[in-house]
Amino acid sequence: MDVVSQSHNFQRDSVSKIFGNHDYTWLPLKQDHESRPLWITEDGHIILEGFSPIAEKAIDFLITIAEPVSRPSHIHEYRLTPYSLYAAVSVGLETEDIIEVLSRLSKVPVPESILGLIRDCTLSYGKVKLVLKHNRYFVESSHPEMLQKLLRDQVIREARVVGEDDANSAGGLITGKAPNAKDLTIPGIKKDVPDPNKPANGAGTSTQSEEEIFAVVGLDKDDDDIEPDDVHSFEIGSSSVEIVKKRCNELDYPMLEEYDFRNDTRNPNLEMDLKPITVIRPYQEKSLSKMFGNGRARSGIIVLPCGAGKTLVGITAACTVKKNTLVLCTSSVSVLQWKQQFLLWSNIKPHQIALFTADQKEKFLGASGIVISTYSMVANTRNRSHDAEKMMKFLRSQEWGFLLLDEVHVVPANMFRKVLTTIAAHAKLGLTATLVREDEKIDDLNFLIGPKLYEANWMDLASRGHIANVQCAEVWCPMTPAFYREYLRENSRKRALLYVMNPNKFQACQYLIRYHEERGDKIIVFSDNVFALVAYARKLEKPFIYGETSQQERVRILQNFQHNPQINTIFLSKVGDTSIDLPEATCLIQVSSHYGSRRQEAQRLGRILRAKRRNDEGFNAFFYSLVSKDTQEMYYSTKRQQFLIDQGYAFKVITNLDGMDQEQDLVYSTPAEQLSLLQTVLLAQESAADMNADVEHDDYDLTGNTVRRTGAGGGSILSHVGSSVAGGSNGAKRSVGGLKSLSGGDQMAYIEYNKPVSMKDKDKNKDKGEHHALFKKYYNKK
DNA sequence: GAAGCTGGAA
DNA sequence: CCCGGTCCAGCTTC
Repeated sequence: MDVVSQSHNFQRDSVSKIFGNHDYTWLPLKQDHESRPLWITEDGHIILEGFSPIAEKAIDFLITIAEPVSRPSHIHEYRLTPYSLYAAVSVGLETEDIIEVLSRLSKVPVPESILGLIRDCTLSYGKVKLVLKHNRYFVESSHPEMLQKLLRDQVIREARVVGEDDANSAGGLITGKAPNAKDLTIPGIKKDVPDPNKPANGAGTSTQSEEEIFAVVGLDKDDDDIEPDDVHSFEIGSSSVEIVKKRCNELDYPMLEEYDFRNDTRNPNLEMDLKPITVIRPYQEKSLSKMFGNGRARSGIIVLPCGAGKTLVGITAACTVKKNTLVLCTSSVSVLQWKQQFLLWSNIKPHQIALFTADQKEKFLGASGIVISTYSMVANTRNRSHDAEKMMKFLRSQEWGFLLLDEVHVVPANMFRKVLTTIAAHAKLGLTATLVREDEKIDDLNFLIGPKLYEANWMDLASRGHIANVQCAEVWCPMTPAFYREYLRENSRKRALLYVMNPNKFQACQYLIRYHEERGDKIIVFSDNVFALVAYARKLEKPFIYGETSQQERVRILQNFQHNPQINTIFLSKVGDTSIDLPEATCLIQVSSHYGSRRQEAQRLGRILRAKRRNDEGFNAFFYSLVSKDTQEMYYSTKRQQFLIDQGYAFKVITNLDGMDQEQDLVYSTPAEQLSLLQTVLLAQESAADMNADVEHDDYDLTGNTVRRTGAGGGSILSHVGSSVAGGSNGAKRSVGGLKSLSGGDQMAYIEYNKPVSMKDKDKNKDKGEHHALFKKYYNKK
């Protein structure tokens, strides 16, 4: 691993803030603090030494009880919150376990305030459960006094349904036995394979003292030996479930939702299992064990990076529950993919899977099956077609064993959250790669669905080879003087276009494409701005896909990209963010992305996480963000990167692409061409048709994209530009410096850190790529 | 299969 | 502080 990349994370709001603003030197260190990997502050921040020999196990523990804030290479930051403790309890940890392990791991005594927080939260959280039995909802707890307390609340009391069988039972509550996990098997997990988190005796690097420290973190492991607790419950009306859940949250007694699917005889079983050859990975198993740890299906959310097999986790969960399952996706493309994946990994028969979209409104044959649909289909409040209405009746009448929510970060949206009240489901599992939104609604998922059951660390999966190693870079492209002058003058809308169309960025993009095509990479270029997308793609003679591109056209371009060795670069608008099943790529260049969406940035990076390792050292995928210097783009770019930085990715700032100034045939290299481009940009978007006005009047079309061009369109723009230039009214005669001359390169130390390796089958005629480091040094961003 | 609409994201 | 202005998706209707 590269030393440079480790030491220069931009820490921004993360670790640095803790150390920067506070003095914790007064905290009394324990005698043997060196062998203990973490600090705890009195406001709930936990700092972990990532290089500690027992860091890996400490991380397992920390992600269970705390919220990961930032996880760069050496120092990780976590935070204890009521929600995180709630989640910890929900996967089976108990108050004293948490305090015990925390105390052992900490270099300093756990502050009283933290002990108080842990006790407060864990005592009430997770002790009350919402259980759906025989189509009736029960509030259940092994602590009858808690139920009595809840019943003193008027809202909850009014929601209660009192049946005949309650009258005789003690305290008006129903009493039964809790199930345990004894005979539950999660498919895909080989029973005789030892749990990788608890190495066999003598094997591995673990020492006796480590085993001691983690002895109590066995989660549900020992539940088998314990007599099941008595549980008490009262019934609430199904129409009041939402109100009661909300009320319990406000009272600080949030209800866990669990599904005792093995004792559900009312709903027919769905015979399906993973195929024998399907084996799931350790982290997938770990996330599933959090869900099924006590023998029931807990509702909650599992967070795994793209390319890490979220779908298989969902399918395995469905195969464990073995009940009617409803899968909801964001697009019809993913609906088809989910069906494919079900058929690929499990032995379910095609006729047991029904699709419900605008195009297909099927029902499954037989008593049980799987329905796959979209959020907008189920959440739709407007007119429905006849078939859709019939299908919705069916969906509403069903008691669903399992509701699988793909891309669950969309669920808090006003319309989409309605699916949770429309569909009666015993267990809900949300899957996402990026549990962030730019609004404040993400916390709603805690009561809409349930706690976060598991979150994988991207860097960790990368180092184990499950996802690609990605090298991230932010390339600073200075604005040409002419562009910058217009930038300062124009309104914000035009500004965005100016910094995207900046000739220096254009050239950097062209250069990077050339460089990586020579390496044998498959490259995706993202541009949110459609005008720029079309302009770039045409100028650089690459195929492009955006909203208006038809489905067939998309498939054709993507297949060419995947299989045709001549097509190694495609341009995508934000269609590529969610709705396209992208083939594997190894290099990603972001040209325009001017809003500060952390999720989009992470989602895009996810597009290259499937890249295969091609050599033993170095990186196997590249992610570039091209940013015009001294523009608003810099601000957005910083914001966007925060999610990935918190995952431990290090963005290097490159102000000079080495070798670019010697590169021949770069576009827009003469002042005249740049001026012409500037004029085109300034005239753009005055009408919708201009989008198709070709910057260079270039008819080249690699993909057969049908270009809407109304005869005069492109030409008229160009002639206008021409006349304007001839008139010289703008006085834009300044010569434009290259990337290097404007880059402020004299402030930088140059470091060669990555020697590129050509993987191209045919010999390259130029060997420049072999001998020049691509990256130059970045400098401190303070 | 295009148009009209609504909704999501930021 | 909220709200854009834009792109994209879905569904329905014609």
